[in-house]
Amino acid sequence: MTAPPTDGRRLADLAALLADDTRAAICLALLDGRAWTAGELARCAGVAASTASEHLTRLVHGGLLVEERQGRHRYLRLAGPAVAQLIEDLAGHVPPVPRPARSLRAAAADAAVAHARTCYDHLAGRLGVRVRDALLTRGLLDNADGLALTPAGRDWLADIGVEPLRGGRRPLVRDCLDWTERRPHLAGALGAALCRRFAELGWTARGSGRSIRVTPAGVAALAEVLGIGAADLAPPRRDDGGGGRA
Amino acid sequence: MTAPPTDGRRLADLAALLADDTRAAICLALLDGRAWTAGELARCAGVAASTASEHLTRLVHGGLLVEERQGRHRYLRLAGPAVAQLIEDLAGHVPPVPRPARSLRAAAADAAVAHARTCYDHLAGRLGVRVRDALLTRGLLDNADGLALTPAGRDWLADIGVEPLRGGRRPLVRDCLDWTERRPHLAGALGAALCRRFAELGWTARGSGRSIRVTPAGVAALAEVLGIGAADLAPPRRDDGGGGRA
DNA sequence: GGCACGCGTCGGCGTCCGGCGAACCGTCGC
DNA sequence: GCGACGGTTCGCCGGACGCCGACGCGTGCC
Repeated sequence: MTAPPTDGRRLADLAALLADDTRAAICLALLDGRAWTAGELARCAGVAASTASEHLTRLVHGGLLVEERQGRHRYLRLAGPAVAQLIEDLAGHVPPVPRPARSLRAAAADAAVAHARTCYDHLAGRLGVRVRDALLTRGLLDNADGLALTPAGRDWLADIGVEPLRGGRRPLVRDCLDWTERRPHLAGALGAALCRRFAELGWTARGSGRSIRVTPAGVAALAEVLGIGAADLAPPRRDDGGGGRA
Repeated sequence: MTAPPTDGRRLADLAALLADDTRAAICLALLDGRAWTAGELARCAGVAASTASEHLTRLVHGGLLVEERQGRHRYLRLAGPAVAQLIEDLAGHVPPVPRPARSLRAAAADAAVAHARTCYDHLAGRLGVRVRDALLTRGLLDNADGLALTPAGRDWLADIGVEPLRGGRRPLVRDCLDWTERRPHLAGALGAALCRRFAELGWTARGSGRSIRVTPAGVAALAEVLGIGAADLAPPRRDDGGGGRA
């Protein structure tokens, strides 16, 4: 029956977009906020290019992804922060199950990713969690009545050069359950602004895959302005050269 | 391949629970926060009892629903506020499409539901949106740096007899996109507390289906303490007697 | 111009999954 | 005890869907 599209049908259609292993893997990969080519996503998901192509058109038509064509490449990224938030939320609700051991290479890549990464447009991993903790303990954020920026926090932001934020529909501060730390890190407009500013200041730099590095300058700076110990920021043994697939 | 359950696989499994028309309809029905019997849900979703039974066990095993058996009945409800929030979020992300006209009976029921209802444990519909608006314009909530309760708001809550709230993991105040009004209403721990308190005070009463009524006392009280006009609270023409199915 | 490459389309295949009715089980009411 | 009733299990069917390989098209490089 194609009669009137009922509410359940619409919800099911949306969920169905994420209810496939391949599409889910694609969306998780795109959570780093960057644009990937169709071929990269196909290899990342471990399927043939033709298969991925069909999935990608479905995701674009469903409004989760947007595409940008350049020459013979088709770049894809999440349609916006709202979509990223949706996927993060969904991923945060998966039942907590111990993560099984992996191969050596994969473990090394995992370590880099667990250490610090971006989650769409904000900081995640151990770094993201530590930053949120530091903001709370220093009274720059307050969690009594829901997460909120304090006046001291506003001053602190001005100190490090973050432009005053005034949100549209996007909440300014928002917890995002971190899937490696199993604790919240900082999302929302503020999370995005901090992530951007840290990179501008040279405190963080892109690593391989979706991991990022804290630069030496960043270690010093984060210790100074947030009191985050260098031990918490030391990168994993090595930076994992390779292509960060799977 | 049943190798190590990858991240994408886990996310896909969760999404698959909601990626079916019937299961989605069931979850939406349960968004009213009450416990339904298996038979009721089957009729509501328009499938055979046997079909619904299988869906329900899947949803329970997946952690979205919890069951409570009483005699020959099997009562089901959402597993908790986190699940309700997840479904609300998902429902809020469905692309905005004009709702088609429906039958007369259905339209009447829709009107009652659009007027005022509960969304899991908080107020929704026109009433829920008006309450949120009123709290904002009276300075009891502040939306400058994300939604937050103001000191004045805390006093106001004490006035109407809401116990001071202090959240665990649940955010105190949170926007929840209303799918009839297409505007946010108030969710989170505060939304739930207000919904409960309004009912305790006799300002609201259960209507049919998931709709609720604003009592005459409620109309007067809401005008007094929140300045919400009676016109905004007048119930639709009649209260729709029937069983509120489909 | 020729070739490699990235991507899209198409047809076919296998699998999964949702639907139902029938039969069965336990509970409740008389 | 008996029948009515709610719920569950089982077997079966049909459709949907994910996957691939092959082919065709356009782009970019040499």
